[in-house]
Amino acid sequence: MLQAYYDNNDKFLIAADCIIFGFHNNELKVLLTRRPVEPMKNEWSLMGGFMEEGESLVQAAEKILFRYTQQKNIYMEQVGAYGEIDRDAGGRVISVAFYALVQADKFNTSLANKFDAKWINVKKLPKLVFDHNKMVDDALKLLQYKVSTQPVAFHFFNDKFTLPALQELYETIYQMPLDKRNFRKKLNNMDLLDKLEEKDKVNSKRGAFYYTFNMERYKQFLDEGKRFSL
Amino acid sequence: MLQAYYDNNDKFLIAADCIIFGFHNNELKVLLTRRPVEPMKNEWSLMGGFMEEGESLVQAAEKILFRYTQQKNIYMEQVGAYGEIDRDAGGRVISVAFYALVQADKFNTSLANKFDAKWINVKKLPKLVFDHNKMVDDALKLLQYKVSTQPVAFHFFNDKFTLPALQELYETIYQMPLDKRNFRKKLNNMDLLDKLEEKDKVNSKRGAFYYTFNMERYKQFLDEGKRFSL
DNA sequence: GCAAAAGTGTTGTACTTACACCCATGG
DNA sequence: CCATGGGTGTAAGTACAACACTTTTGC
Repeated sequence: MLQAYYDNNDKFLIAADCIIFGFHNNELKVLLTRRPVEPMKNEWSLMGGFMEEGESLVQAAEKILFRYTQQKNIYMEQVGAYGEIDRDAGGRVISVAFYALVQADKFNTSLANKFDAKWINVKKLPKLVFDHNKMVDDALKLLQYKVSTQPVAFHFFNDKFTLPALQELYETIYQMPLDKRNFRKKLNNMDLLDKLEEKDKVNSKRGAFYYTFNMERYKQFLDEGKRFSL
Repeated sequence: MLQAYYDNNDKFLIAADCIIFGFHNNELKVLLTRRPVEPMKNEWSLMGGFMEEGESLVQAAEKILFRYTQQKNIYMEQVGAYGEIDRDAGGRVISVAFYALVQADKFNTSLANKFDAKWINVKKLPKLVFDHNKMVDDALKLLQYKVSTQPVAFHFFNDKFTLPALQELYETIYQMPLDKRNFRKKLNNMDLLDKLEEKDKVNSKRGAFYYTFNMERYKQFLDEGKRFSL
């Protein structure tokens, strides 16, 4: 009778779809692929895959992320579940979307070729299959809120970063220009960054100092009741 | 081959769980029930139910809401999907949580008796089954953000409301006291409420004026690029 | 020596906070 | 007439927005 209660109900395919964000050449990009199966074969699509018996939702998403990036411990957050009846032309599928922040420079191109994957500027997205455009929109809104209130944007960088690069990143996420002095003032007031001796001389002759995010200082900062804000 | 791609994958039970918020006696409450089936029978639980073939996620949630409240057109928002492997002791179930804002005074008690349902103060929740406590926490955080940036709190009222009641509502949602004059100043500046002639004389001898939310004015307000904030 | 990006402070404005007294009425 | 909750304004402090010039260095 116990089993009956559970088993007399309908079951569904569940997919995890990943909005993989990367920051490259001063642009916020999403990793897209050409859908490998019918229907909509060869149309632009997010990275996705079905969830299996033995895994949690989070594990299913991590599986997809690893398949397409070969990276582990990627920062990831759930966007939500998408369950309209006809959302997937191939059958009844409930998708749970996750966004992930990856270091686009760590990304290797042979992998990209294998999966027919491309980094595409968020502002210039093509029409994607099913409701994937809505997923990206929702993910971007969530990301905007998140980076403004928590220090997660640093996951886009390989530990160190320059202030001009950080500002460019925030500008592309917010899709608006920011005032250089005001931006730096806020960072200065929070006092969460460590300035390195080293400079990045790629983007300018003068060179910009590298910084790192100080996690211990951030924990104290939270304990003191302060709030991250950018 | 097309069908094979879809059908060779695992399928799952999907449940919709509803965090039904209501405002009653100046307290923010959640409608809870005694779980009617094993396992965990008779433990406190959110209102939930399985999703069926012919319905969308939203429709599944609306079905649950209607079953327990007999109301339609309830304001509802998705909180997220919960997919840990052992989250439900009765079997593998993926739950999608929704919160809903209902007018607790419209609620009839015979219905409550039928389903063994009770309104319980959010600050005094008992231990709920599975991960339902986490769902309520997540829903409450979302609700706090939502009512601070969008005029959704008005759904708790049956169209008209007094300013003292509105303030009490915000105080219980935020779980902090607010300054009466500052609260009213913000409302005044946004100019989105219409003052009625009528007074509520139940809560005081002098009586407090009723107000209604003016939706047309709010649309203009948005068109002018303004943002709701409380 | 000049082009190109990095770095640096001040001032006015808008918003947020803190705060205390009178009013209306039912009992 | 008094107890109870409803209603009102101002001043100080804080956060935000706007703004322009000097520095460094590779070419």
